[in-house]
Amino acid sequence: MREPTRVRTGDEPIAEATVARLPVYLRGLLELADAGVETVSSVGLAELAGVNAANVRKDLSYLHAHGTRGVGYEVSHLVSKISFVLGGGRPSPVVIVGVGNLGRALSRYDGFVAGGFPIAGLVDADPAVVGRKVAGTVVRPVDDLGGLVADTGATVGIVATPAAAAQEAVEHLVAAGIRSILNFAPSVVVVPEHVDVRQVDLATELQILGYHQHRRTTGEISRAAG
Amino acid sequence: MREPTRVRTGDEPIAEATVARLPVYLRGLLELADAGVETVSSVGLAELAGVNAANVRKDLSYLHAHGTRGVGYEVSHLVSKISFVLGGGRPSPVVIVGVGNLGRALSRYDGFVAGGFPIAGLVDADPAVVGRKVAGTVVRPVDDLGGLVADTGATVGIVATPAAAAQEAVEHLVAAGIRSILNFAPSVVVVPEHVDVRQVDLATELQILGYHQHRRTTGEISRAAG
DNA sequence: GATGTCATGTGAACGCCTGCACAAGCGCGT
DNA sequence: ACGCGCTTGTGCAGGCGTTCACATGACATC
Repeated sequence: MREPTRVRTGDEPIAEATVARLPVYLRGLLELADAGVETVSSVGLAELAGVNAANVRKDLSYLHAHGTRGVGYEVSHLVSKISFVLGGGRPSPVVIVGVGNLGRALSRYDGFVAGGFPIAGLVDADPAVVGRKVAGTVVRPVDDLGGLVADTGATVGIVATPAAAAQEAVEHLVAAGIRSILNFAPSVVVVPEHVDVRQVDLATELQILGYHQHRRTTGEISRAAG
Repeated sequence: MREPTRVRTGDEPIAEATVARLPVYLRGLLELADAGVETVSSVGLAELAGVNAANVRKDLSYLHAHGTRGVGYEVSHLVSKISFVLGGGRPSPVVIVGVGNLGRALSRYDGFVAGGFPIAGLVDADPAVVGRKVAGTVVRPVDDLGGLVADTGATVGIVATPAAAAQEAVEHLVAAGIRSILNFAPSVVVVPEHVDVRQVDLATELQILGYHQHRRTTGEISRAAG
């Protein structure tokens, strides 16, 4: 029951689980390309990405990234297909809100530019920080966000503030026109429908690890007792 | 119709999706407790966590954290139940491998201690960094990992090295007896069966955001054209 | 040109997760 | 003592994701 007039651009939505694997494939493929490898099988790519080979094939079929039976997939072809799906090939400038420990570390992270996410600017609410230079960029006040986004064409916002300030930071980003947000603050933020937020939460990850660890050790105890 | 010889310790495995939500519930519950709130309904907790209320109830039923019909759940009871499931109540000391930008930022992160994850030590492979003091802790060589883990009882390892060094770092951690690893390096690492690795990858997250952004904008274009 | 080998592409089954909808149960007010 | 309103606990159905297994098809060798 979709719309009858199906567009021929790669418009069909790709399963979320597949999207989450594409960057991993891309990383592996770029390594292969660097090493001069020209074709790769689904099994080879699966090993690089740490997933099942059938899964790789199904994922790639969603991209219409066809391979050659008996041979495999052409590395360069996969690279361009995946790169296109993950952002259209254009770089996506990033603004970082919050220049504390984490914000500074992120602003110095080399992988940004290499990955197509150049840093468009840094912003902080603390007047004591504004004006200081971090990683070659001058920190600007939060009020400049709108202008910053307009000038640089930034499309992604990173929230690296304390939890208490995260919601406000997000609202500033949204007001400035940002619709893709990566939130490092340990805080659930609410956003309008058209805005996409991904949560990266250190404490949560550690606690999930803690659950498994706890389960392993109590399992061992009850095994020894039983 | 349960199995006849079920142990009375909370030994039944909890669904992975549920485990991933528990830390979020816990955060909200601690806020409520701080505010002096004593009971909370599934609807209230659902709003705090940004999930569906029925989902909350089902999650809590897995923990045997029963509420009172017509009233809700007792906040302090939920806090202790969830805390126990996520690590047994004991703190889990953390060792950090790799004291670059990210490693330094992590070692200064306050949330560690507060969340029950005190920093047991810092380790780096670079002799130029070893011996320097970071966030009040002296950086030690990788060879000290075994002793460090034995002395401090560390149970969690954090890999904050460049991608190329991640696999080696993980192997050192495993050799030192660590079985829970959080990997910040953009690299797929292989580990023995009994070791648990969680991946936190900035570039991947940004690329996933990029996909949705790209989809939104091309969707708009095709809508305008069609 | 035939044949064997190899890897893709996909149908189908299974399990996990989510959310609805409703019965069961508790407490309070009268 | 009784009924009303509120909230929990859960059966069920739908959807998503993963994996197996196999048919399909390409390439190379003889």
